[in-house]
Amino acid sequence: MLGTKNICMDNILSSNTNSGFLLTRQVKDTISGIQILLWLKTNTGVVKLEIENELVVFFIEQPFSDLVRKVLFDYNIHFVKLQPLRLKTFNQQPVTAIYFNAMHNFYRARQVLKQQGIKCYEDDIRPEDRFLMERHITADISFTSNTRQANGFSNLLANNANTPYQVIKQVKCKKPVSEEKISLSMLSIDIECSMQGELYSIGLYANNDSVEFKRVLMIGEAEKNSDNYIHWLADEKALLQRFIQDVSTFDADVFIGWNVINFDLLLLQKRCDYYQLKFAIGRDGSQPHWRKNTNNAEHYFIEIAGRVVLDGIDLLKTATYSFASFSLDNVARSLLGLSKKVEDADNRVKEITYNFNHNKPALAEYNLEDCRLVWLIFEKTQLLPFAKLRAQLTGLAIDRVGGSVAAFTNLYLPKLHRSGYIAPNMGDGDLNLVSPGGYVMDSVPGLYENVLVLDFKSLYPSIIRTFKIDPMGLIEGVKIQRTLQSSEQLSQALKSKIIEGFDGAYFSRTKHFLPDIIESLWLERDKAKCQNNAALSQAIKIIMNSFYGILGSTGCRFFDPRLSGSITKRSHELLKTTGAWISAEGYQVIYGDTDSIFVAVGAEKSAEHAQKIGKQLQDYINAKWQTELREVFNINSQLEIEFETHFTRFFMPTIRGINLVKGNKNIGTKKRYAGLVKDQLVFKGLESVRSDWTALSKDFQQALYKRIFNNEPVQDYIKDIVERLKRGQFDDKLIYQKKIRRKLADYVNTPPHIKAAIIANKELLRRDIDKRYDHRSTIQYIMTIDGIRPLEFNQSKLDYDFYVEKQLKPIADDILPFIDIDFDSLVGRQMDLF
DNA sequence: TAGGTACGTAAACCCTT
DNA sequence: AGGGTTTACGTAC
Repeated sequence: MLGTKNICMDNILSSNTNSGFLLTRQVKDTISGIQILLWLKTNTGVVKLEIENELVVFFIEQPFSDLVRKVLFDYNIHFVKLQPLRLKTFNQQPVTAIYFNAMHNFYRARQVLKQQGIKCYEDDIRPEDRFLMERHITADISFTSNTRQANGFSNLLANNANTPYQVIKQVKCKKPVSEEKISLSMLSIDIECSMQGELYSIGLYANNDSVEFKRVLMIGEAEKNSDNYIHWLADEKALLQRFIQDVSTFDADVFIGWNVINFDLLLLQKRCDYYQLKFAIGRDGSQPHWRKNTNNAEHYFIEIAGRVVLDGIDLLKTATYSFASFSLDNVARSLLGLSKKVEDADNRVKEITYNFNHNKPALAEYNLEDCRLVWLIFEKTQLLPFAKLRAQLTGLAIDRVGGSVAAFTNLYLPKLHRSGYIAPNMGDGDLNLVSPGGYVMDSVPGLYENVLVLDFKSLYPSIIRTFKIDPMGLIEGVKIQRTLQSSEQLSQALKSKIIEGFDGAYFSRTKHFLPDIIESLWLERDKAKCQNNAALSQAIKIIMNSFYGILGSTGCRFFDPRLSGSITKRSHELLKTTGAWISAEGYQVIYGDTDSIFVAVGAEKSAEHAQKIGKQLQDYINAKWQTELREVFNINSQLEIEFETHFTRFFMPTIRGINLVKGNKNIGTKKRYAGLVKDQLVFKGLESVRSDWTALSKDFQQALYKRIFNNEPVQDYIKDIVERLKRGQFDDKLIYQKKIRRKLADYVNTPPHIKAAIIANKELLRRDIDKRYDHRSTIQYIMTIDGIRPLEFNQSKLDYDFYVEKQLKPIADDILPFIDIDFDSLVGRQMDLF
């Protein structure tokens, strides 16, 4: 016994458990089978886990087993085994698993069986993802190596001299019990090049742990007295070689930049190819692997062994930031308030080339500043912690763009398997049913004082939790309902096991996962809120909300309109009923959208009184839903309405084109309103927040509303604005800006911005400038006395009457009738009579 | 390398005269 | 010329 114990002790001593943060994952076919490669960052360095002899699997319905065996034999596709399982499909069919030891066989089998009309299940799950998800591993990995070989850094590979990492082959992975805080280092990269894509310089910037790193690699002869962050290189080839060397030395975990994958790194790859250089930026000295986006041939994904690339633009979009333009200039200005001088793109390229030829230190400074701006944006918006948390919560690769469906799959699939089901396929849901979106109430237009807004917090997630909305819960619930229907006597015991949804949906009270997944996210979010961590709280909110969205998306294997419908249709009831309760309390409900209710509590109320009412209503409604849902469904309400906003002044316009008629009930707008909160103007939906209206109209709207909310006269202001406009004082504020969302050829109509684009393209062609306005670009245009013109090429005079009519009058006409002023008579405009 | 629906507005388009 | 309908964009939630 003692001896055995000693051996055990020895094993424990020689085994080595550590934990790390997953950087990259990869799968490879090798002679000996499928290999999964996981690159981790640990607190003691970088580790590469090599997991050998993995199998890849998909499932078929058991009755097809013999046929499948025959087909695979006929096509000479090798598989390891066919294994009947106790798992079932959502249609209660038992399944058989087919295992392969090579990816290419898996792919071929999948394709051949599909051709034969044999349905395969979960055949889109990659083995590395399945390996992680079935272990409930997301981003943090605890790994145990049982071989002495792995101890210490005895097996350092020094392919690039400065990038040591540890390779572990015999390794067990699991989800860590407690997460270790592992910090990742970043390096900001930006290149400058000619219009033809020849490199001038490469900027590198980092400030990890308050250690600032500044470097610009510049082609050219060393200049005297230039800053010592500039490193001079003889030519482009030397520049690339030096870049590869510096990247390897710096050994960052994460590269960041602005469109860094599809511009900077792609160009660097091309230049390396041109010089037949190995673009060895992987941690093992390997080249990146480029994958084409199947939907967009110009868009690439990059895989670098052991390193992650995070693009600022993608990441901000994922974090639901929105900007009129995602140019680095504009985003830096909006987020950081740094007013970098703005130039249009053409001048910028010209200036870069000019500086490269005449003023290299200036180019270097510019280059470095862009790197630094990206860094500052990442810091300001906490993009790295955001990306890390998203990976930790969802199991998505840290650099994954989008992926809501995949996030859900990662969390849901392993739980589903353990409950005896395999997942349905995409397209299994009922396409004939449609589920609605949120409910938007008709609004009561008018100028108000004291409007309170009560909001249901995370309404859809809270409905999921309360009413136990869940894909498997639906299957189990409907199963019980069928039993109930077929049984003669009413079984109260069975009936109490389900909660009724909509469109014939019933949900099991006990067998479900999504409500619990949401709950744990909810708790994480509360924790983030407590720590005042807005970025993380936001990240969790996005994930929670996306879990409703995907249930209503045909791109999701769990799509079922009964799921999404049972959420949204319930939300309609909740909002309407809540509105009725508030009305019954004697307050006027003037509007509501999806999860909010706007209540006018009376102009005579003091601010304190109004807020007291808000709080009272909040508590009243929360308590009433508790009682109501307990009585009707015997469930615990997780709904939470919150008195969130007190508008001291509020304006709800009528819809346009319908004149305000006194004494008549006018139709109010939806999704367009404005108000005053703590003396701050708030605009929703109105021109002030629309990127396709001119600066003039926005300034005008804000100034006008402010005056009206403060009971100040507006006549002189309006007349003054119109006159100054006509005198040419606002010429720089008359620019329209709009995105060209389609390919030019795809337009059925020719809207103004497309007219401008066509004129501009013609002019660009004439001048032999290599640029084109087409889909996804933005065009700026103006209205002149000769019609629409692109801002870029205009010689005509501005049409001031047009701007009065189309940019000032509509805004004035929204609100002036409510204070008995008529815009046309005020500014002395005569309607053209003919 | 697949989250959703609801809505308002302007201008173009189409049809009738 | 006038009115109804469609297209296109951007936004709220």
